[in-house]
This record gives sequence, C-alpha cells and structure tokens, in this order.
Amino acid sequence: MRADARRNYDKLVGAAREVFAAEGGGASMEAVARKAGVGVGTLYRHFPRRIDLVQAVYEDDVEELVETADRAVAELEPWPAVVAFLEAFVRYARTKRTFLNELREAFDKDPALKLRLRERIDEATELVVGRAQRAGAVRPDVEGADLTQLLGPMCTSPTLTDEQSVRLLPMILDGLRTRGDVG
Amino acid sequence: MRADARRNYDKLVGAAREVFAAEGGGASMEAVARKAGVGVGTLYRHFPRRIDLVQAVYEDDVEELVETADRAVAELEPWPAVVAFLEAFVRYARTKRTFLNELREAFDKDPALKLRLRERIDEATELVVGRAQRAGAVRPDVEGADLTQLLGPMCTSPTLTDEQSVRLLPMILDGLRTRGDVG
Amino acid sequence: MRADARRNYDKLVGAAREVFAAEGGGASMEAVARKAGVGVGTLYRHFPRRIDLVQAVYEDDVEELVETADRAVAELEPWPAVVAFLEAFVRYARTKRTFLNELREAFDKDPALKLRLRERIDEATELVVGRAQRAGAVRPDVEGADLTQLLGPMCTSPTLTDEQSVRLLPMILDGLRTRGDVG
Amino acid sequence: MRADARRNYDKLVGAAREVFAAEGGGASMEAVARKAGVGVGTLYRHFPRRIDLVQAVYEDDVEELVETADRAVAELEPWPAVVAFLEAFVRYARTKRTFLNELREAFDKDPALKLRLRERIDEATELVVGRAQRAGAVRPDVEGADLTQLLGPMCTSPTLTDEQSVRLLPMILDGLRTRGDVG
DNA sequence: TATGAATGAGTGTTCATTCAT
DNA sequence: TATGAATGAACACTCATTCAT
Repeated sequence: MRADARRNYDKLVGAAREVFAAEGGGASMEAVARKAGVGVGTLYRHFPRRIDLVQAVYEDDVEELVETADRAVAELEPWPAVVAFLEAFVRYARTKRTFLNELREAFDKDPALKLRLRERIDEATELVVGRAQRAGAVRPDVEGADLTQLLGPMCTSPTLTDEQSVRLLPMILDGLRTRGDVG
Repeated sequence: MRADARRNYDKLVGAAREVFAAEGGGASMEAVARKAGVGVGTLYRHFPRRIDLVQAVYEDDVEELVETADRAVAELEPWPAVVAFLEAFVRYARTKRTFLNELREAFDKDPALKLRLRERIDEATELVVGRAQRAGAVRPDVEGADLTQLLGPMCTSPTLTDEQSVRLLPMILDGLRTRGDVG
Repeated sequence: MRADARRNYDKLVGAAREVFAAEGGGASMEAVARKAGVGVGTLYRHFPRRIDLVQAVYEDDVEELVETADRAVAELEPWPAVVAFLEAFVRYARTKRTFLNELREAFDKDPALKLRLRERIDEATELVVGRAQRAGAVRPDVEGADLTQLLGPMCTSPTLTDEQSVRLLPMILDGLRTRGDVG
Repeated sequence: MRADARRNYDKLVGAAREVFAAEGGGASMEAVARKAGVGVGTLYRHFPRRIDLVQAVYEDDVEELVETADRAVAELEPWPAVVAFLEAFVRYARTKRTFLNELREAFDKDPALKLRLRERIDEATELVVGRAQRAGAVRPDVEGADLTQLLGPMCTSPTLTDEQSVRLLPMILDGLRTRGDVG
C-alpha cells in the first residue's frame, strides 16, 4: 500500500469513528469524507461499500480492546487490570451500539466474521478475568469468557432480555448496596 | 379528543415505539403508519412533524417510568423498589437510545421540554432512592437525583466521559468483587 | 388505480420510450421524470426499480406489435399484412435495441418473462405469416415463427452470428438482385 | 511513435472495441484499461478524453470497412463482392450502434470528422456497387452511394423514419416473396 | 376525515479525469 | 514514463412532507 493511501486509510477509519459517534451509524459517507478531509471517491476507493467502512471501524475497535487486555495484564495488578479491561469493554460496546444495525447487516453476509471477532474478545476477557480469579480477586462463580455475554448485550441491546438481566443487573446493583462491614 | 382519534393516537405511538426499536430511530414514517394500520396522512394529522412523533414516544416512556416509581413505592420494600425502578430506568434509557439523535433535535428546538421531562424523572428517582436511603438500604453518599446523571449517560452516550465513569463504573464493578463475608 | 395515478403511469411509459430512443437505455430517471412532467418520486412510486420501467416500456412495445398483427390480418390482404407486420417488427426490434443491456438484466432475474413475451410474438408472427403462406404469397420453405429468430437478432445484436446470417442475409440481399423477368 | 507506444495504442483500441461490444458505449475507462492490461494513466496518455478513444475505435472500424471493399473488388466476382461488402457494412454499422450516443457527441464537436469518414465510406460503397451495376448484377435504379443512407440508419437508428423505410424495407422484404420462375 | 399519490431534497455509489508516486 | 490514488460531478433511489382524491 502506497504511503499516501495508508495515511488516508487511517484518517478515514478515525474520521468514521468520530462521525458515527457524533451522528449515529446512519451518518453520511459525505460527512465521513469531509471529516477526514478527502473526497468521497477516496473514501470509496478504500471502502467500496458503506458496510466495509463500518466493519473496518468495528474491527479496529476490537483490536484496540484486545490490546488493552494485553497492556492491562502486563502493567497492572490483577484486579485493576479487570477494572481497566471492563472499562475498555464498555467503551467498546458503547461504540458498537452506534452502528449496531449496520453491523448486523455485515454479520448476516459474513457469519465467519462475527465468530472470529467474538473469539478474539473472549480470549482477551479470559486472559484478564481468569488471571484475577486465580489471584482470588474475582469471585470464581463468574465464568470469565461469559462476562461479555452479560455486559455486551446490556450495553448494546435496546431491551435487556429477562434471562440476562436476572444474572447481570443484581451484580451491578450490588455496588449500590450498603454493606455492613467489609473493606 | 374524539374516541377514535384517541385510539389512533395510541396506536400510532405504540407502533412508533415498536418500529423504532426494530429499525432504529431512522425508521420511516411509512413504516410506522403501516405498522399502525393507517395511512401516512392520518399519521401526519396527529404528528405534523416527524419530531412530534419521536417526542410523543419519548414522553410516553417518561410517563411510564414515573408510574413505575409510584407503583414501586406503593407495593415494594425500599430496596426492591430501588431495584425495580432502576431496572425500569435502564429499560427507559435503552429505549431512548434508539432515537437519541432525533431527540437531541427536538430538545434543541424546545429546551423547556428537556427541562420539564428531566424534572419528572429526577423527582421519581428521589422518591424511590431517598426512601431507601432513609431506610438505610442505600448508601447515603449517593445523591439520589444524581443517579440519573450516572446511569443515563452510561446507557445512552456512545463514549463514557472520564469524569462520569470514575464515579460510576467502580460502583458497578463492585458487584463483581469477592467479599469476605457479609450477607 | 386512481385516475391521476393511471394518467401518470401512461405518461411515464410514453416519456420513457421517447427518452430511451433519444438518449439510449442509459438515460437517467431524472430525464424520464422531467420529460413526463412529474417528480422522480412519482416515477419511483410507479416503477420501484429502473428495470421495472424498462420492462414496462418493453411489454408495451410487445403489446403494440401483437395488436399490429391482429389489425393487419383483419384489414389487409395476406402479403401486405406480412409487410406491415414485419415493418412493425423491425420498429419493435429497433426500439428494443436501445435498452438491450437493461433488458438482459431483467430477463436474467425473471426468465419466465422472456419466455412469455417471446411466445406472444411468435404467435403473432405465425398468425400473419402462416396466413400468407396458405395464400401462396410467402414461400413455404420459411418457417413462419422462425422469422423472429432471423430478423430479431439481426436488428438487435451487434454482431450477427454466422449461422444466422447464412440463412437470413441472402434473403434480404435478394431484394437487391436484378432478376431476369418477373413481375 | 515509439514501438511500445504503438503497441499500447493498438492494444487499447482493440480492448476498447471488445469492452464496448460487451458492455455498451458507456463502459468505463477503468474497464478498458484493465482489459488492455495497463493503468488508466496510460490509457489517458494516448486518449486524453474519453471521446478520443471512442473516435479511435470508430475510425478503425471505418478503415477496416474500406479495406474490405478493396479486398472484395480485388478477389471476388461483382455480385459476391457486393454481398461481402454489405455484410461487412452491416457489421460495421452494428458496432457503431454500440456507442452511437458517444459518437454523436464527437461529431458535434468536430463536424469535419463526420464528413471525412462518411466520404470514405461512400467511396468504398461506390467502388463495389458501381462495379456490380456495370456488370449487370445489381439493378441500376439503386444509387450506389445512397445504399449507406438506407442500410446505415436502419441498422443504427432506433426508429426507422417513414421516408427511409418506404424505400428500403420493400427491397429487403422482396427476398421473402415467392417468385414464379427465375433462376 | 382518511387515504395514498406526488414532490424533491438528500444519500450511496460510480466513473471520467487529474495528479502524486 | 507508467501506475494507480484522489477528486467530485452525476445518477439511482429513499423518505419526510404536501396535497388531490
């Protein structure tokens, strides 16, 4: 890839993320191109279909999330690593929310993509949460890789399903509860 | 309002909520009218601008949330009431998420509307949470009316701001922490 | 169909035929709508896809051709009827030529359509030519319904195939030949 | 012109002819360049405007037609020469049809071009047909140079004009007529 | 009054053409 | 000089909104 092309590619993914965040997944290609400071044609050379751009942004998000997990494990204590990772995960899920409809379309066309990305996330989660569990910092009755199943949908789906909320919300709400004496 | 007009009004708001949930806030007026089983013309008689429909759905959501608070206080113990209310709040915020962009537009045109609705929600929250605090079920260091500031954005904004997450996420994550022995 | 809608439908097919003739099958929808004196939206209400418009024009052409055959048989002597019909056929084929590419696309999606229309034409041809043959006005060694196979491709395909031209062109060229003495 | 440049020039015209035949006169420059196996930049070095390429293909066609006339006169008997030439003419006209719109545009800008090419064709026709007439193989009541006026439009124009068809079609249809006894 | 047809501005996408590599 | 990336005008198509029926 030529230097200028590479530069534009990165500029475009960044611009797309910002524009999607600001205007929703329905933001116009024109708007993304303008934000990136290039012509629409350039945008389309890199991303022939709108969906390709959405997908690129999403894959980039997943990659960043995985890197966060690696960095957290390398630089932080077990519990803070979990905190950092889950903060990042929520940020990731929130971003995904912006263009969920668009994403669904992409996944329908390429189910393998969905699987591949989910796997990457599950591995990252397991890395961070499993370590914390082995260190006794996280209750063992939570299946590490399963956390994404809980947090993800809560963050992205417009209507929490019953089954998921009965396992998730109590835990989250727990943080609000006054506790007798602990630490 | 005549009975049949009222019937259509309700049918339309209900249809709009469903359609927005299924297709996002960008769903077409045609789609809403079709779902409600009326012509577009009728839809426009009740809601002259698209934004009026969005607003009606939203107001309806707020009303339902407030009613949930009243019912919770009347029928449940302090802590379960908080749980029920916050579950409802999350559902509400999640729904709102669907047409956040559309809503912003409405608020820009009519700032008083935003204020009025926020006030209703804050009162409902205070009703439920304040009661639980007085009963010793909720830590007193959380300002009741401020909960919406924490949970709301988390549920709706695509990128949690730092300031908000440092106050909110730790509490939520707290639920994951292994605790010595409590109850 | 409401009166105004019907009026517009006819206006649109007529406009499309003219515009396609003038600018080729690639003519813009905008141009067709302008010619018909309606907005693009109206054009799209009647013909949701570009291809639907092309198809409508084509079906209309076939219908006209079939009617010409009926009229010719009713009003003319056997040989003049053949002349009139073939003149109409050439006109028809020439028109078809204008949007052949577009048509191919339509046929690929709906092969039954192709079959159905071809059948109509073959029947019409047989009606006219068969009658002339029985009257001794047309050489019996030409298979009536097969004429379309000869004339059609010649008129529409950009490159005559060898097999077809050896049977067709000599006959056509025959008209140029000087003949000893006949009548 | 350098050898390699010449090679590319020919490659491009050939590629263009094929692509135009396959996809119509609206085929993209990218497609032509790809077919020729060069970059668009190279295509544009040889043909600064799209129209220049169209024109080159057309001139090439005319040249080929003229050569066919010369060869026919040199190698064939008068009547077969007419047949061969007219077959070639139809082929030529059919090809021209593919990018008729594009061509019109070129002629509008450069009327002299149109005149020059028509003259070449008329001379070639006269060469072949005149010879056949002098040999008694073609009826003398057809003006040689006028044949192009008849056949050309029939092959290219989407709607035969009345004036032309009354002179042309009867002659062509003649080939279908049963004739008493001749040879 | 309810319906659904008509309108046209706006968006995704393509492609001739220019220009950096 | 050849390549292919960048540009933006143009076109198919959608949908909020208006208006004839």
